Amino acid sequence: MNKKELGLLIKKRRRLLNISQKELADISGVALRKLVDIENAKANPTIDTLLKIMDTLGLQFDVRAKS
Amino acid sequence: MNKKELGLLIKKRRRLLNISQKELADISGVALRKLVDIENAKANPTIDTLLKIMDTLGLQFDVRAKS
DNA sequence: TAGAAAAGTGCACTATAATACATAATTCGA
DNA sequence: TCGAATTATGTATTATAGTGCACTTTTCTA
Repeated sequence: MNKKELGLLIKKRRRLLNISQKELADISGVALRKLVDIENAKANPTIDTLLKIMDTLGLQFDVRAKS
Repeated sequence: MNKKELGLLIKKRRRLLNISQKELADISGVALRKLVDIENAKANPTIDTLLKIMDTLGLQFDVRAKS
């Protein structure tokens, strides 16, 4: 999972839930400007920012040994 | 998976591989000061910084729907 | 197909992540 | 137990993440 995949996954999930970038930004507490950049893999977000977005989308991440 | 769990997991994995914080910092390209704070959940690292550390430790993360 | 909603960009400003270095505290083997 | 390696902390500086606002571009749908 890299930044590009992560951005696409967030976008896909958001669309699945049928909410706009503006709505997700407002609900999660992340600036719209930043959310757009994250979805398009043009940002290097902190884990806090990512967790805000992922929590709102009902997503979680976990870590494991590379296969 | 939150920041605290992530820090502990990184520390555990590092010790499993039998390398010091200094070694991991040098190899991964992340400052020792930052690595220490991440392991102790006292930092809010960017995804790039996390990926450097995790790559070096042979770890990857993935995202999925919360259960 | 015109207009509105949504998505994306540029820019300036503020907050803070990342770094380096010095030093203190802790751990642990000989 | 003591000395060295390891881990942790304080602080100043630099780089950049996060934000807000104005604006443009793209995407729908009535």
